[in-house]
Amino acid sequence: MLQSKLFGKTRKDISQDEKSVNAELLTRAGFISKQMAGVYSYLPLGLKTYRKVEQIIREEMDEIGGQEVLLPTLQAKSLWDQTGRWEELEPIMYQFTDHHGTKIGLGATHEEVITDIVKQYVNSYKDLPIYLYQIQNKFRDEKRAKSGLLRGREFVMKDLYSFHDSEEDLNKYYKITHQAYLKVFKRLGLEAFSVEASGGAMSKHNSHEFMVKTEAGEDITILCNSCAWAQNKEIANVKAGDKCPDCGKKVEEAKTVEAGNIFHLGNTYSKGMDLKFTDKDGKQKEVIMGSYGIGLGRVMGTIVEASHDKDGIIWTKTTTPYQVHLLNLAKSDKRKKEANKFYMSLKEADIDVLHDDRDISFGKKLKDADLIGICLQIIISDKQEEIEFKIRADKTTSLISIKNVIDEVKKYYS
RNA sequence: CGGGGUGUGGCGCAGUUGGCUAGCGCGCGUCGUUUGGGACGAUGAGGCCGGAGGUUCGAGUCCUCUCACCCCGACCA
Repeated sequence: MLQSKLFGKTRKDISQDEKSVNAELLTRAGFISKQMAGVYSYLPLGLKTYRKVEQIIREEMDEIGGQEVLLPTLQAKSLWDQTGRWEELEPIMYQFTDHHGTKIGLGATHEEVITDIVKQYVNSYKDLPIYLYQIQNKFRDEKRAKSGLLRGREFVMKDLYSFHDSEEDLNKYYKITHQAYLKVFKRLGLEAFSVEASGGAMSKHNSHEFMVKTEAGEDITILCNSCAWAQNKEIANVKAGDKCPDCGKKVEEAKTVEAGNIFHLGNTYSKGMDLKFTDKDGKQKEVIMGSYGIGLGRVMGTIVEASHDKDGIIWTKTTTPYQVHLLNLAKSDKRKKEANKFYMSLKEADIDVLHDDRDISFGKKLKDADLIGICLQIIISDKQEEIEFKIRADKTTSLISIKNVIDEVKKYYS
């Protein structure tokens, strides 16, 4: 991609109203644009990163047997009345009446819709288990949208729902998703850990949240640094300085962002919506459910919160919008031609590269590159025959010959 | 939803006790000189001051209402 053609510009300034680090950097770097409080557009650069996050999550969901679906956003009140949640979610759900006089809500979550569908296809224990997921917008009329991408009113979420013939089977799958979630966050380059949590309004059963430590976090986690024990402060019986229930060492408090969660739903929804199956013994039983969510925008925002410096964003290897940011400083026609040829050869080698071919000062190119945060910066100039191979994270630079670049890039990302 | 704050060219801001033609920086156009950490000079375009109403000879400045955004808190599948 030629940067001269890239839609969106970097900015030096942003309103002092914007206090959130992720919103400031992502806006200044041209990844997102705010439409209204808690509602953002993704610009070309932002969508590149978003797609990478999405693909990692999709692959891991497929890996544990998930099948992707796409559920509607418009949902009738009558559906929600089956579980009584139309009233329960009224404070947070966008609800309105259409021209036919039908009461409609924008999907704040999709348990009712998915359960209604599954009901149409499940009769026997032979039809179970079922794992369905989608990656789709959710709408929540948050009392206070804040922290940029961390708490929006319209946001994309991956939600997986599992349907089982027994608690035991759910427990088994719950553990599998738990592992899959850890893998997702690891692949994204986030240091996430799971904590025990209350199910909140979603579920009265146990659940886990996947937390990332950052000052921008809204949650407080009590955790043990000696072992893996951690609980959300909301449900913790111990406080900072107390002994860890598992290993006896002192526990501490940390601010965290909840990047994902998994819930035991049990029979809450199957009971309300009469989702039953015939078991081996010929008896009708309620389907046992679980649900598992990850907020994609929140993940992007969290990466920025967890990985940036005074100059800008530092993307992780798997979420960098482009693999290489080629900074073309050549002035002589000969060198310019070489730079273009070099750009083409990178593309031919299947390396995703953003080529800063703009006719602007070098200082601005470097500032922009640091702000945008692509993992590798490759600088080509008249100064020397070699190119500079620069790692954004620590700004270490090495001179290497052009013919070795492709190998070095592939090595870096392998 | 309670408390606090802010709305002025594309972006960031200034504008005193109301006063004349609404300023500055960035960005943008043109010309020239530049080119290794957001270059410089010249020149030019662009705003009716969030919106509505009111007070006044006169309102960006005062009053009322309203919309929006940000921060703290409460809330948070």
